Amino acid sequence: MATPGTREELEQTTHNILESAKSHCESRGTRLTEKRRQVLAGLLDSKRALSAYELTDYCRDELGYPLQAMSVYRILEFLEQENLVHRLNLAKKYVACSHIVCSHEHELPQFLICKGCFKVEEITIERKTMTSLNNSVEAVGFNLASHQLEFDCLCVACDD
Amino acid sequence: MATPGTREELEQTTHNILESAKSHCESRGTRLTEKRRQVLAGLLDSKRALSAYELTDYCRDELGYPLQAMSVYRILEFLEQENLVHRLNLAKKYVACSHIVCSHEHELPQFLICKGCFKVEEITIERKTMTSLNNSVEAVGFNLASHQLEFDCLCVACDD
DNA sequence: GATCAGGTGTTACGTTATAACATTAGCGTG
DNA sequence: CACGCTAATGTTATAACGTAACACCTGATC
Repeated sequence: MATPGTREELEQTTHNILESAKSHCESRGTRLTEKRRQVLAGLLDSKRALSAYELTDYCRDELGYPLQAMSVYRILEFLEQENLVHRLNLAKKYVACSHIVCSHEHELPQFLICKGCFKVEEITIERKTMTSLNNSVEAVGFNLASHQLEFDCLCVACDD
Repeated sequence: MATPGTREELEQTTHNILESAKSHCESRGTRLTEKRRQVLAGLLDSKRALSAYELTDYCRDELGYPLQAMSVYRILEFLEQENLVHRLNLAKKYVACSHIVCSHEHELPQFLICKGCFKVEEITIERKTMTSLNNSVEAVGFNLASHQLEFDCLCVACDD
């Protein structure tokens, strides 16, 4: 057996996250079927955002059976409803929630999406920054449709 | 002749904006051809964001001649280079810059896009808000790829 | 009027996403 | 177990957004 890492690292293995996801669904009366589990595993393993079609490729190449785009979209929709996956509108890709193992007791996340490699960071911006932004938006008669903002970024590795 | 409005309203007529756009191009050694002018006019008249394909419909229905999607995309690309049009990635639509008549001497705009009717407001958020956001982003090793942020919103009319 | 660049036309294709309907799997009830 | 219901998945077609590649035309310059 490989040398175990810190307690935190252990808890973040794909297997453990999938177990958390499974009990999360059971507690809500929904089912994390095998295919749903595999799509989620694909996102967890890739460690970056993937498009629905990239996930069909993943199933074909890594799991050895085909899962058509239509099915992937439906599964992603389910996983999003369960808060296990986030849809990134700017990148048109999907990413596993980084808080599956810890019961989703969090502030609303903001997403930093690297345009180069589609690595995604979830950050929480300061409350007063969010308030200030909200004020600017409401001042012109608009309301933010979502507080899960997305920002096009470049990570250090991709930023020449 | 219709009753003139305030000086500000007069200056914002589509015709005047198009004249400003034309001299803007001339001063840069580029040409605001008739088709480019008409695409820009379509965006100005609609007063909301339009997709490239909606602009081909506009040309067919309002101007009485076809302009294929490929041409529209090329024209939009040109207009964006000239800072006459902004491409909104979140909405996958395009909107006329609201500062054509005033020489583009501005802070970087942020875009509020109504998901219901695609009305767009350009706002400038406080400098310190932007700074704070930047700090949060850089703290995790990312950099904002653009400071022209886009926010999915609902305007008062569309927000039940 | 020859040449050259910029602008536009045309066709084809790639990517993202959803609609509509058929089929299968799981599960409770009589 | 058979039945019937609902959730899940399969299948096909198509819509919407976007770009590549190449042909042609037009207007300016020499």
